[in-house]
Amino acid sequence: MRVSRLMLVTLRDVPAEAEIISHQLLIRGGYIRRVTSGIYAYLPLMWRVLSKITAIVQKEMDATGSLQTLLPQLHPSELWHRSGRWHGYTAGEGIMFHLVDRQGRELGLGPTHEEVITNLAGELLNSYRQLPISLYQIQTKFRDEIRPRFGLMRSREFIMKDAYSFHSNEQDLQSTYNDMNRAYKNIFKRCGVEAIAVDADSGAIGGAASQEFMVTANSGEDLILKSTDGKYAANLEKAVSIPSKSKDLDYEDFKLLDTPNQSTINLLCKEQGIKDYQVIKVILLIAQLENAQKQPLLVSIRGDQELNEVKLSNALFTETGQSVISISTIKKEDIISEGLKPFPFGYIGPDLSNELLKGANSWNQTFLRFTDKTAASLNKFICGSNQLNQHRISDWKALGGLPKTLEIRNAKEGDSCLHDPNQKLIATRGIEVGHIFQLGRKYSQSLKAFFTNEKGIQIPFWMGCYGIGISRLAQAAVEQHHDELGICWPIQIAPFEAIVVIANMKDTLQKELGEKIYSLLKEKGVDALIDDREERAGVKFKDADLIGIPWRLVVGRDAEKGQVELVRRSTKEKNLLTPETAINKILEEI
RNA sequence: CGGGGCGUGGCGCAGUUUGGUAGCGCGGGUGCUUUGGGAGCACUAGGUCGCAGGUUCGAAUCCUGUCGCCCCGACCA
Repeated sequence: MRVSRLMLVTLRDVPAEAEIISHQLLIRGGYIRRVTSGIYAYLPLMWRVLSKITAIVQKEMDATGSLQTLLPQLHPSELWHRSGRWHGYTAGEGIMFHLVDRQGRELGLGPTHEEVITNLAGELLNSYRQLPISLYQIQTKFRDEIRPRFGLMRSREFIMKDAYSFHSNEQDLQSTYNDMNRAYKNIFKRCGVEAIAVDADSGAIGGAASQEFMVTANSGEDLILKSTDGKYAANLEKAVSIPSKSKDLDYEDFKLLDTPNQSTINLLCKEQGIKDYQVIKVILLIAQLENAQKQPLLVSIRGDQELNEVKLSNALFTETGQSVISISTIKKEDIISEGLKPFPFGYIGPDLSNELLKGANSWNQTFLRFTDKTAASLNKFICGSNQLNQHRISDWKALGGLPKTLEIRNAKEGDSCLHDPNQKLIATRGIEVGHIFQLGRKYSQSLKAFFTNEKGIQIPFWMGCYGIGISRLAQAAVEQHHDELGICWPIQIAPFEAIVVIANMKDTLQKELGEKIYSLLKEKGVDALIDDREERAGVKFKDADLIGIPWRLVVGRDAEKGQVELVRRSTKEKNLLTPETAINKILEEI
């Protein structure tokens, strides 16, 4: 391909819309253009990158025996009603774009394809003899993200590889899950990105295994905790640890303490000369449940710990059998709008009376009470007295016993690991580029996708699902591979492997030699680009660096001595070589 | 949705406080010079100042409404 014919439009200034480096470089390098919020055009260079990633993904998926398909993007609402997800995905902050067609039929634009594929499997797979089956597709997905951002990192229209597997039993599902795990590791390695697998939350479905693949990058939206020995890594949502030690309070007696203006843990500890891990912090939240109930929650946790809302929400599902639509902390305004008397915020204890909820406009009138293990294991502690300006020294017995005890705190950096207490957790940030999941039978049950097993009984499939964000992965690669001059694509996914730069187009010798080298490279199967523009050399160098082609062959002033300059983009290493040697060097390296 | 910010030639911005009829840099076009790290000079094209009302002799600037975009939080590949 010739740069003069490539519709290459590079930008010198950083576009105002882009915040993170990968987003900036992709726009500046002429890879993408924003069409509207969260929706991007993939320009020709980008399409080549995406195609290369796609090819790698296809090879690895095919190798696992998965079959490529292409499913519709418009889904009938009926299927989503059957799985019970229509409401959750369209109402309120639901992420599914949906519409009504001219016949009045309701349709949704697919954010994911469990419904469609499970329904198909139910129609096509009737016997255990046909199983296992794994299907995948690479296609545009639509999600009306609450807040699209960072270019392709979180867009409303994006390219995703999604795969679904169907099994006659759980062991078989686990075996395919493990195959996928391996395939994913191969995929990221072959794409030249460093990705780590972390334990992830498996949501309200409960129980099933789930792993996320994270490209490590400071701009990542996810916080990952990993052990120093590399044996454990998990998303913050899921991460577990041994909490730091506490120490019992020295005070002898249970008593009330006057603590005016000590409504925060910090102030209280400072004034009372105690440590935050000797205090019980009480957090009030309101949970919106699937059945439209609004359930007040009272959570007790040790003062130095943070509540993990994902863990809480899972606990709530187990407790109520209802999936949780949202959880938010209770604020003074909420109390007022519920028509309740003021709560003693800053001085609330685990035994706060349900009386306070009496007459609430829309809330349930009893608190669901949970205690984190860290709080439950304190023998003597300070907590709020449920009256303003007073705390008290107490134990659980004095409070009328322990509420339900669970693990609902965030693990944090510096905590000891469960698998080896000598190992500490360290925090890094990551971009989630892949997620594999043992779904179990949730969808096959709700959509009545059954097969007949060896015993002649109709049972629902065991299912797994496996996603990779193709367009996100492309940008994540840039986030991981760039320098001050521009992108440094891993060669496996670079839009071109080599670029021939003719320094001076008016010099016939250079021009002819450049063209010759370009032809030779193509003959040898190298994905080559030639910069044949009537531009000054400096401009061409800047552009080549910006768009990040791994190898650059400069045909310039040394052409008359029969030499060209070979530059490796990633290291800026330069060598003057004969054209033949330079071409051979490139062939060796790719 | 809550909080913050911004809409002015293709891109990045100034001008808005204090109303007087639009400017800078980059980019585009033409010509000459230059030619290995985003060249120089000259000429040139390109804007109903997001949109709609209003105030005023006069609005990019003041008022009202509306649309769009970006950042922080809840969501996820």
